[in-house]
Amino acid sequence: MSAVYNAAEIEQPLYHWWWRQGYFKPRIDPAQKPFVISMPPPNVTGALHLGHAITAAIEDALIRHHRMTGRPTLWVPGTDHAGIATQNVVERELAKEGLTRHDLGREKFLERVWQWKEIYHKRITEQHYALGVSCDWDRERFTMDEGLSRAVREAFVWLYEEGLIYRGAYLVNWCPRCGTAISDLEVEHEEEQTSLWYVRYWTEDRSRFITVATTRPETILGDTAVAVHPEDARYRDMVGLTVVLPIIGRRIPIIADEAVDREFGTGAVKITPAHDPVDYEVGQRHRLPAINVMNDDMTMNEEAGPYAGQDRFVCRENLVRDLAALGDLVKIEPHVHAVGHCQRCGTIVEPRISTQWFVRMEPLAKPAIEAVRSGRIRIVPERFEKIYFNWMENIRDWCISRQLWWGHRIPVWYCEDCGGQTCARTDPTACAHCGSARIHQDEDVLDTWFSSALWPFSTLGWPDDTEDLRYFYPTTVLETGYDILFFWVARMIMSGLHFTGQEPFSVVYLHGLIRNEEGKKISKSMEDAWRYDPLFLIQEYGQDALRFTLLTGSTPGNDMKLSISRVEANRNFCNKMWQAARFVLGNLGEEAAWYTPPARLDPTPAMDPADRWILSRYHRLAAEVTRLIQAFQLGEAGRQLYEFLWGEYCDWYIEMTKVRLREGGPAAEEARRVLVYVLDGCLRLLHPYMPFVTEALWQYLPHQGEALIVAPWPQPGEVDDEAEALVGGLMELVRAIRNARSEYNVEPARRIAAIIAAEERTAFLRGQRTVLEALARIDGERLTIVEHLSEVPQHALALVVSDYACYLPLAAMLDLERERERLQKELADLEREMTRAQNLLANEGFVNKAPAAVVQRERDKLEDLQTRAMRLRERLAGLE
RNA sequence: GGGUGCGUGGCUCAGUUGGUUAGAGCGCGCGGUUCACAUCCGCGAGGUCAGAGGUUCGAGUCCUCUCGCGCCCA
Repeated sequence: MSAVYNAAEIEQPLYHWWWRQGYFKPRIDPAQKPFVISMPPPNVTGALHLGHAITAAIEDALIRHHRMTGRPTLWVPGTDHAGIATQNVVERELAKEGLTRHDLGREKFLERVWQWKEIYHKRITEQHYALGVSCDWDRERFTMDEGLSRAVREAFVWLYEEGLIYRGAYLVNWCPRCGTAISDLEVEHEEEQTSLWYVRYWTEDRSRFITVATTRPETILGDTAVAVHPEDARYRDMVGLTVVLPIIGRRIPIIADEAVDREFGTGAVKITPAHDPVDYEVGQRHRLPAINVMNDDMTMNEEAGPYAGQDRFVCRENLVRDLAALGDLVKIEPHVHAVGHCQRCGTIVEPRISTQWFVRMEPLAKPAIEAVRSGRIRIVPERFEKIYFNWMENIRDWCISRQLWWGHRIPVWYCEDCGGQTCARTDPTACAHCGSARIHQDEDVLDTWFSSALWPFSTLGWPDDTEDLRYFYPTTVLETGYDILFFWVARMIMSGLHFTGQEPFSVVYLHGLIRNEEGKKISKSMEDAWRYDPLFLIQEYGQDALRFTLLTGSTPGNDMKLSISRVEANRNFCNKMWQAARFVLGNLGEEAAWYTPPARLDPTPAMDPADRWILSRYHRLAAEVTRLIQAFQLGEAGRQLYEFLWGEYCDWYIEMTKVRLREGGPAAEEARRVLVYVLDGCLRLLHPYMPFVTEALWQYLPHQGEALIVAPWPQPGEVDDEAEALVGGLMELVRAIRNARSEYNVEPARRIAAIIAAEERTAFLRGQRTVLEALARIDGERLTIVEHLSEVPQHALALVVSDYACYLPLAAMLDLERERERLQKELADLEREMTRAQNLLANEGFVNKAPAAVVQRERDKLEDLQTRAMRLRERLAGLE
C-alpha cells in the first residue's frame, strides 16, 4: 500500500478487474424487480465533456447503490448516430479533399461515414471507460444497429398505418447550411440588435398609402397581403383596398386579422405566408397565396425579379437601397428581435414552405401527459413537471424528415406509374396500389431523435419479445440533463406508451448544466476549455475526486459552476480516506483477518464510550445516507459522508483510539473491531460516490466477499443517545482547552495542568482521562478530576462548558485583567442567549403551539445556559 | 409577452415536511516536523441569508411585490 493516495495507480486496473469479473452484468432473477437505467447515448462522433461526466457520475452512483442492495441492476450503454452533426463532420473532412458528398454519391458517402463512425465510436467508448461507468458493455447498442433500425422501421410503419404520420407541404424551419429542414426544437432563438424598416405601399392610383414595418425587408418580394387589426380605427377604412408592392409591382389586398399587434411598428404589417409562421397562419385563414422567393441555398429565386440569384442578405441591402431611391423607405429604427439559428451550425434559419414528413403529436401527447399527472412517472425535481405539461399541452406536429444521407431512410416508396405511396416493414418490390415495379424510395432520412425516442425498449430488443425486454422493461430511472427534456424525455414517454403500452421508466431525474467558474457554458472554442476537459481533470485529480465534486456540488435541475479548487479538495478527501485506512491497517497487526467486520455491530453499555459514540454516529449516518439516496438527494448524502468521515471518524474517533491501541490488550482489540467495522461500513456507503478509492481500500482491509462493488449495502443499526451526549461533552471540553491554549499562546508541545469539576460525569471523565490528556495535551500528573470543588483555584483560567467546570492554572502567563474581559464577554454572550430563550419560553404561543420536543429542547438549553452563567459569575467574583 | 430558476461570509456552493447560536470547501490570520495523513493538524476572523411587506408562537425556508442575473417557451 503506497504511503499516499494516487488515483492513476488504482483506477484503470480496478475498472478492468470489475469488468472481467462480470460485476457489471445483472443476473436475471424473476423473484426480484430489477433496477434499470438506459444511458443517454452520446453522439458517436462527439467528444466526452463534463455533461457526460455528470451523467455518468449520477447514474453510476444510483446503479452502484442499487447493485449493493442486492437488486438485479442493469445499466444499458450505447451511442447515437447524430445525423446532422456526424454528416457535417464527415462533409467537412471531404471538403479538405476538395470533395462534396455529391461527388461520392450516396453509397460511397455512407461508407465513409461508417468508417468515421468506427474510429470515433472506439474513441468515445474508451473515454467512457475512463469515467469508470459500471454498465453492461455486452448490451451496448448503437442507434443504427440492425436491431434498432428495425425498431425504427416498425415504429414508422406503425404510425403510418394509424395515420399519425403524414407528408405534406408546410412551413418548416430550413437550415441553408445543413441543407435540411429541422424541427421547431432545433431552432435556437437569440435576441439580436437589428433594424425595423418602415416601407410605404401605395394604392394603384397612388392616392393613398399604408406604411408597414418589417424586420426582414427581403421578404417584401413574397408579400401577398398587408394586414391590420380589425378594430384599429386608423386603418378601418383602408381594409379591402389594394396596394402595389414596390419594385415588383404585385397587387395585394389590405386585410384585417386579429393576429396583428397594433403596438408593433405602424400597426400595419406585411404578410409573407411562405416565410413566416404567423403570416403562414394568416395566409391560411384568408386563403392568400404563399410565394416562396428563395432557393434551397437561400439565394433569391425567379420570384424575386431583379434580385434573383442574390443571397438573401445581399438582396436585403439592395432592396433597401432601391426602396430609399424610390422614396418609399420612410425610416429605419433600431430594433431588438429574436432571430432563429440552427442548433447545430448557428446559421440563421429560414422559415420556408417545403414538402416534409410529420408526426401528428396530439394523440401521442395525451397519454404522456396523463402518465405524469397521475404520478406513474415522477419528474425530479418536480418543477419540471410544469414545464413538461406546458410543452405537451401546446405540442405541435413534429417534422421528422431530414434532407440528409446519414440516418434511417424513410421507408416509403413512390410509384412512378400510379403515384401511390407504399410504406412497409420490409423493402417492397412493387407498388402496393397498382403492382408496378417502377417504384423508388424516399430520399430523406429521419430525425435522429426519432430513433432516440425508442431507446429504452429498442435497446432491449423491441419489437421482438425478448427475455431482456420482458424482464428489464419498463426501466426504472431515466437520468439526463434538463436541456433535452423535450427533445428526448418527452418523446420517449410518448413512444414508450404508444408502442409498448407502458411508461418506459418511472422516474425522470434531471441534472443541470456544468459551467465554468465564471458561469459560462463551456464550449470547445473557449481559451481554457482544456481545464474543463473531464479527461484532463481525471488525469490531474482522479475520477473519484471529479465524481464526488459533481455529485456533491449541485442540486438536481440546477446548473453548476465547476470549481477546480473543490475537485482538488475532494482529491484530498480521497487521500484522507487512504490515510485513515493505513492507520487502521497498521494497527491490526499480523492477525488482521481476525477483525473482519460483522454485518452489524451495535453499541452496548459494556463498550468503551468512544466506541459506543462512533457506532451510534455511524448508524445514524447509514440510515440518513440511505434515506437521502432513495429520495434522490445524492448531494446531501455525499456531504454527510464527507463530514462524518473527516470531521468525526478521523478528527476524533481515530485520535481517541490511539491511547487504547498503544496500551494494547482487550481494550485495543475492541477499538480495532470498531475501527474496522465503521470504516468498512463507510466505504460501502461511499462506494457509489468514490468507487475506486473505496474498492482499493476495502481490498486491503479485512473483509468478507470478493469485491466492494457487490458487497451488501449497510444495514440499519442502533443508536446510543447517552454515549453521544457523554462524548459530545468531552469533545466540547477538549475544544475549550485547545481554544484557551491557543489564545494564551501555550506552545503546542507543552503539557499543562488542569483541574476539572465534573459533577455527575465524574466517573465517565475519570474513565476518559488518558484520552483527555492526549487530545488536550494535559499533563497526567497534574490532572485533577473531582466531583465538586470546595474552593475555586486561584490564578487559573476558568473554562465553562456545559458539563464541566475546568481550570487551567497557567499562573505564569495569566493576565487577570484580560481574563476578566474574556469571562465578561462570554457572560454577556450567554446572557444574550438566555434572554432569547427566556422570552421564547415566556411566549404562550410558543409553549402552547410548538411541538413538545422543541419546547423541551429550549428548556434544557436555558437550564444549561443558567448553569454556565452561574459558574462564570462565581469565577468573576473570585477574580475581584 | 408567458413561465421558471437563482441572488446566503472575499470566491464556489449546501441548507427538502418552517423549529437550537445559518454550515462546508477554497481563500484569509495565528500557531504547529506528536510515530495515518503538510494531498496535513490545532485555533481564529468573516454572514442584517438581494430589498420591502405579509402569514406564523417561530421564516434563509411559505405568500405578495420590487430590483439584479440566467434559462425555457412563444
